[in-house]
Amino acid sequence: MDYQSTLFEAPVADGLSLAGLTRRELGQGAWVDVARTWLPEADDVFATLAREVPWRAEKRQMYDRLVDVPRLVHTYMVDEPLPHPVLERAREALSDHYLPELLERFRTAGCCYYRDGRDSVAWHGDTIGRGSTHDTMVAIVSVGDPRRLQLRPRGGGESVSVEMGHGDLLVMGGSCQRTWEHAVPKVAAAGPRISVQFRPFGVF
DNA sequence: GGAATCCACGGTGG
DNA sequence: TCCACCGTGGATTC
Repeated sequence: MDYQSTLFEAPVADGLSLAGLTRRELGQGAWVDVARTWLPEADDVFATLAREVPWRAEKRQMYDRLVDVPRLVHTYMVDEPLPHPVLERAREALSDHYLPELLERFRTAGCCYYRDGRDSVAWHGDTIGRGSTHDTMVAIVSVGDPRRLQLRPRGGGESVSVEMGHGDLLVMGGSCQRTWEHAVPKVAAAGPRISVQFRPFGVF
C-alpha cells in the first residue's frame, strides 16, 4: 500500500528567480522542481484571477449521470494575454529557464479554481494523446489556500505528497507525465485555491 | 470516530 | 475498433 512521504522543504526563492529551486528525482526519468513563495504579488494575483478569469463550470458524463466537474476551469490559449502582468513575467522566466531553445516557450495557461475542499482532480497524467511517448513539461503556480498535490508511479508504488502553498511554483518534467500520475485530493476543510498550469502547447 | 484511500461503475473520444 | 480516462460514493484501512 502507499504511504505518504513528504517532499523536503525547498528554500524560499527570490521572486521569479529560479536560482532557489529544489529538484526531486522521482525515478524512471521523472523529476519535480519546487520553489516556495516564488510568485510576487500573490495576493493580488489571486484576487485578479478570481475576479477576471471567465471561469467555466463543466459537466461530465459519469456512468448513469451527468456530474459537475469538481473545479472551475479556463484555458488561455497560445500567446493569449494573461490577466495579470506577474503571470506574463512568470511565463517568460519559466520559458527562459526550462525551454531555452528559441522556438520553445510555455504557451498555454490552464487555470483551475478549487473553490473549497470538495473541489479536486482525480489521478491523471497530462499526456499528449493516447499512448504518446512524447515527454512534456508542466509548470504550476498556485495561489490561495494550500492544497496537497500527490504523485504516484503508474502501475503502483509509493506516493509522494507535495504541499502547494500561496505563491509556490512546482514544475513536473522528464517522463513525469508519462510514467507518473498526479492528483489533488478532496480534503475536509480548505479555502479557495487557484492554480495556473503553463504548458509548451495546448493540451488539456 | 474521523480522515484518507481504494475500488467499481460505463459512456466518450482519440 | 478499442482502450484509457475520470467523478462519485460506499467500503475499507489508517
